[in-house]
Amino acid sequence: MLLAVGDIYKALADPTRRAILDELCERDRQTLFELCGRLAVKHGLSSSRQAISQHLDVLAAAGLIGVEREGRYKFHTIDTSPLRAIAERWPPRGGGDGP
Amino acid sequence: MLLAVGDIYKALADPTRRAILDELCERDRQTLFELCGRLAVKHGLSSSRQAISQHLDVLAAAGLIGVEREGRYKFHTIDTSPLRAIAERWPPRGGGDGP
DNA sequence: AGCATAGGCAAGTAAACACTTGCATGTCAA
DNA sequence: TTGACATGCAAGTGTTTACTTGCCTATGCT
Repeated sequence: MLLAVGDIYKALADPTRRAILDELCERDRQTLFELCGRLAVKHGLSSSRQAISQHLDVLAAAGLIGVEREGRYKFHTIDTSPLRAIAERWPPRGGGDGP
Repeated sequence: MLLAVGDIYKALADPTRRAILDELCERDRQTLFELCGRLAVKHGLSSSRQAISQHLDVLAAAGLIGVEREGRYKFHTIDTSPLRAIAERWPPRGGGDGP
């Protein structure tokens, strides 16, 4: 099974995708239409449904969101665990991590 | 003076730039020519000098590397502190970070 | 069944990006 | 000063990427 990790770095490169993650941080488990509405109102975005849908695909391929189907609804939940790899790849220099 | 924070997310989106950060993590304070050589040998990259130079500009604009001029040499040092903003923007979910 | 809602697929377009090419500037040693 | 070394600048090219457009499938309600 090829997991196709995608690329969390490329996924984070787009400001619209970062706004999606922001919104899911505030209110997790949203549908595509919910996200469209809330992104438009609260984040000032004017992206179409298809644009958001494609962004969600990229975020899911990167493992940053999970999808859960229920009937005709599809809920999206954020998953921040892949972000740890970033801080671990380039750890803080200077040794001590405490004050 | 306009600091032009750049975009750390866009800066991290390119695999060559990530390799540059990897290399600077191993050996900090390298010149452009040093980086070209070590990236080619140790990371299997075949990027031209100009390509690396442009990548260094992007990384510097994002605040991920610092530059220090000495005579005709220009040394590059890594700065991982902007990476903290990523983990802080989307903190781990589940509330407590302890058991 | 009939219709509205929620979402999916795929081709096409315009802008952003990485990279090249060619020449110019500045520093150091002889 | 001459020449070699280290880097800078800028226009041009090909690919990637975000977005649109148009149509299609599936679920749920009456």
